[in-house]
Amino acid sequence: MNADKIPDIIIGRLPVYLRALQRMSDSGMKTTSSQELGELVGVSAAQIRKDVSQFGEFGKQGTGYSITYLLEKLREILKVDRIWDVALVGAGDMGHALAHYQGFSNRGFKVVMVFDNDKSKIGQKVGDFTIEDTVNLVEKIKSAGIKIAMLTVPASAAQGVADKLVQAGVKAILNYAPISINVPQSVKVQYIDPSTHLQRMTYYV
Amino acid sequence: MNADKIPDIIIGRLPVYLRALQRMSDSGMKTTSSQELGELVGVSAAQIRKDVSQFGEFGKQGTGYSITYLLEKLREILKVDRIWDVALVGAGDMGHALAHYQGFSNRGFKVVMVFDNDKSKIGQKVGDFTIEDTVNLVEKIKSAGIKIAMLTVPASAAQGVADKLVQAGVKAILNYAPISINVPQSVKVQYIDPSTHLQRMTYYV
DNA sequence: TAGATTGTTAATCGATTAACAATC
DNA sequence: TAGATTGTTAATCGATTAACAATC
Repeated sequence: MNADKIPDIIIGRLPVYLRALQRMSDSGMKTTSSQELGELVGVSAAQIRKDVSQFGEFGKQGTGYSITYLLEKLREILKVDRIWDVALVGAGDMGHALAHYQGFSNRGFKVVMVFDNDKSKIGQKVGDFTIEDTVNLVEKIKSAGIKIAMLTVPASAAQGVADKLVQAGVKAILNYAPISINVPQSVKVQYIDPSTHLQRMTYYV
Repeated sequence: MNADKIPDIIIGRLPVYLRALQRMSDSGMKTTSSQELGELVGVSAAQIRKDVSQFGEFGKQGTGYSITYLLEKLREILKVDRIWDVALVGAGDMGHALAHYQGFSNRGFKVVMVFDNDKSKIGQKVGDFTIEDTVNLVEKIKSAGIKIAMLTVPASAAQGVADKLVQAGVKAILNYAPISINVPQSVKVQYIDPSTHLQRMTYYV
């Protein structure tokens, strides 16, 4: 156990472990080892043990880890032992796909608001949501206490919207716009840009 | 200049530099410095210089980097000084969004085929593409010489499709399915899973 | 008990930063 | 020329791996 600051790189791997454990659990497995989990997610057994042991002693010598118990602990650590409301800004193709996405609910998230600044889209339905005007974004997000947002607007609009999200009290932004955004240190950003991801592989092809 | 093996972590940052330089160029800028580029993308000036200098001496003391020249060099290094044909497997919401995505063409990629195994989807149109049967995937991809694929199928189908892609000669897979896949070392995989990305941030909120 | 596997330490390996001579 | 900024070296910092005592 270690109360010091946990490196980002370790936090980054935990969701991958969590996802694999969820699948193991769904398939009826009860226990696993660092060896087995490591092979499944592509990291060394030593690293699995080191990462997990930052937060406590969750395994048993000789038998490994109880999948249910480790799942519970990882969910607590990552704070996804609850459902986070998420705001979606940008109702284009990607926004629609995310609004319809079925993979959030059992992973700790729920889209609850969709915004766009296009007058022709405002008032339209996306799945269960009515598209709201970005003009009201700060007020709506603030009063709903939403801390997480996904950004699917064009690159040219991204920084402006990000500034509003910060102003509204959002602390985590999943940015699909193909541009780096500047936010205060207290706000986390993750980037998803398919072209960038593809360009990380072409070098090796 | 250094002919040794370049670390993955450096290759991973180059597309981000490339993207920022493209924007600088679009806005009419002619030169930049490691300082300026670093602030824009959120890394130290020293790191920008170190990363870029792995591949040659692209800057000039006193004046910095010519944006056009550095763009050209980075595109060469990453092999995106050309257009790569990309196959898309899985014609759900995410597949549709990617098939319509406008952000590939000026970044080195072009979707040219869409596959699904759902009989009710096969033959339907997605943008300019007719959805083809996954049964023909190996043959079609192999004969077209396609080396890059995007995977937007359910987690349960992902490993099976990945195996077929490998068999077809694909060397780079952008995996949107929420599961780790196993492929030979010679095949690169990048993961995009919105829930995983969100879970990397909740710890800090 | 014997076998298996953890948690942890120490050693190794790799990445980042600071600093500065070179030079545009 | 004087000022600015690169490319690179050495120092620092951090992450990964190997190994093994502890113990289920």
